[in-house]
Amino acid sequence: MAKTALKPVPKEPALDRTCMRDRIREMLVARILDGKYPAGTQLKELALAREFNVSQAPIREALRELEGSGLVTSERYRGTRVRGADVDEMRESYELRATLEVRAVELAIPCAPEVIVDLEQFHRDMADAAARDSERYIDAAVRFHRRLTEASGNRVFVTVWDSLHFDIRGRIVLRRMVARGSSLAPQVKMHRELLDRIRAKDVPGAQQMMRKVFARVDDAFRRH
Amino acid sequence: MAKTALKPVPKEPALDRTCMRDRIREMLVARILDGKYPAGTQLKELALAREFNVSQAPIREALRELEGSGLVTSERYRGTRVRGADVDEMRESYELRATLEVRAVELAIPCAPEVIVDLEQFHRDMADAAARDSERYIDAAVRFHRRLTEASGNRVFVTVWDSLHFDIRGRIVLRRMVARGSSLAPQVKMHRELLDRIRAKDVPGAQQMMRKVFARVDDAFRRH
DNA sequence: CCATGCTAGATTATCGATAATCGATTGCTA
DNA sequence: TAGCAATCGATTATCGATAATCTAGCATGG
Repeated sequence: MAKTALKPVPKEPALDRTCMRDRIREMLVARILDGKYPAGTQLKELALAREFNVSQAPIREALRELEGSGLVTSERYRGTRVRGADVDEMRESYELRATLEVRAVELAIPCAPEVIVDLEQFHRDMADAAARDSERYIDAAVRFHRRLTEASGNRVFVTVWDSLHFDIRGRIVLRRMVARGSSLAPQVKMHRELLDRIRAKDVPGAQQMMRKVFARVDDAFRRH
Repeated sequence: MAKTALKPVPKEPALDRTCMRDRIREMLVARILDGKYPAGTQLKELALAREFNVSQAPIREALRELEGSGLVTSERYRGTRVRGADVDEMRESYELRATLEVRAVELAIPCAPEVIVDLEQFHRDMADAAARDSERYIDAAVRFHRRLTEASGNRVFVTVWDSLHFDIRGRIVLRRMVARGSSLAPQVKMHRELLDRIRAKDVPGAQQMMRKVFARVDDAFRRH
């Protein structure tokens, strides 16, 4: 309730190059991301306005942007709520992601060595965190896959990838897998093989391994 | 300049179930779509507000929604402009679309007969319009591909497909092809074969044909 | 007891006005 | 005349207040 929030530009009217609406939007995204606003939470405009020491207008605009990008939904005179993905939509999102990344890995294979270096680093992070810290694991995994998508050289791939908020969804999937007692070790191993085949420039092999990775994720969904 | 626009809710304050912001957004989308606002057009808030007989606020919110969905961009204190896709981004969008639809056709093949019926209808429209009315051709082609994407059963596919605004981009590509003197007849023929293979439930054949369709589109881009 | 209508409180939608910022122009100086 | 700063008009960003609408709870009548 207190002003944990962004400062209301107390003195310096210049120097801060971002407008309220942008800062508020990022604040809201962050809170949705870290679970502070779970799915279904109503985002009340005046309450947020009071908290951030701004008027209703920039709050509304931030919400409209989030609505456009699909993170929240709003209904006339009934407010704006954090959009929760049901299991079906989650599976469908991952179906799309799998399709996208199978193609991305093909485009990325003739890639520069620094991509491999990055992927190696992220894979080390994954392996390191797998047994001990599942939140750190998912961070590394998200970075791995996003980097690979970037390496495709197709910016629209990346935009779409980002717009589906796998950074958020990933956590949900992961918790589901962990809760079911699934070990992350097989995932680490599969990513190792994926990376080896990328380095060997083995396109069909890498694509097949990518499919295997996502098949395992889909298993986590199928088992309710 | 005059009020060709939506009525400002003259009397009946009830009965219209959509808010200003939604009507304004749809109005703006329509104008972008039909070329009334070409890429780069600055959308001035007060001017639009005057035209629509509303205040600045609902205009801004409509713009923020469009920004979230990527149709316009805005820069602090410099206004909002219609986003124009450069050729590179266009190619990348179609790369994504091809990837998506190659997968969609695979998912759609065990589809209900009514899907085939729809596709047949749209293909007839394409064939009918190909030689005479390229705008009608593109309408039919867009419907054909969107219907096929729907038939995949994956709603996220459709959402992403829609979000990339191929209904708009398609027109641009088409004009490019027509301007280069390309006949649409080969496209019609390829779609005919695609449809035949879908009906024959020949997944690899249909996928291959889909790739051919998009390869031809990419040609139109490659030739500047 | 149930259905219907009404009121109060909460919340969103819109307004009109003001502040902040930008781009171009003008006028001054050397 | 080139450079530069002050200024002006246009435009966006934000504000505070008001109108419209929703929900829940209560009252009323059958």
